[in-house]
Amino acid sequence: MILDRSFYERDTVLVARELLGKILVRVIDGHKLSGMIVETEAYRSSDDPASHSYRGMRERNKIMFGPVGYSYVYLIYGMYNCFNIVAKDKSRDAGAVLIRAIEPLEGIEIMRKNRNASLSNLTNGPGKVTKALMIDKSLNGIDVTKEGVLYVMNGYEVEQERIGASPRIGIRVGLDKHWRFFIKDKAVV
DNA sequence: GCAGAGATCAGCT
DNA sequence: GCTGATCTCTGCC
Repeated sequence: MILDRSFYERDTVLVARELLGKILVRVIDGHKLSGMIVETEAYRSSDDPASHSYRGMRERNKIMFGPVGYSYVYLIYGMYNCFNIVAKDKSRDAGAVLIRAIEPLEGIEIMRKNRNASLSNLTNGPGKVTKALMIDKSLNGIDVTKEGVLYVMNGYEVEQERIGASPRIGIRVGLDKHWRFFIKDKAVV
């Protein structure tokens, strides 16, 4: 079952936590790659100084202000892409969930070819996930609620006690918000 | 096993 | 110009 749009039309932080255990699917030339989401971060809007959308709409981040359930892909540090899914409740103008890490399920051989790396660190970071799944800016604005080249399916139930939260990575503001979520025995803390 | 530098680009204070 | 939601390689202990 593909997650429908109503799943993303809720608070960004809640969606980030509930995306843990869901299945991210990427189809390349008829080959199916998939993985379970094990680490996410929530980036909200004007209440979140670490978010791209904090200072209002720009050309780069306009996807975050658009309808929920679409992919937001952007370039960071000049060489790495980060993959987000737009999610927010109706009271907010912008918000997205960053997919930081997945655990490979299908198409592992193709991921290894893309990454030229061992299994243990194939997809345990935002830049690694996008490289293994061949996600780049051409996939910006994809509807992930429809079966296509990129979508998210219902996956495994994750018990509350297996979910950890911490401050987000690589930022200097908004450290009081513990909006990074991970599955304790899967993701590296 | 860990620390540090380098790669490289879009959007700003 | 600088500064990141980063990763990899190198060199040293």
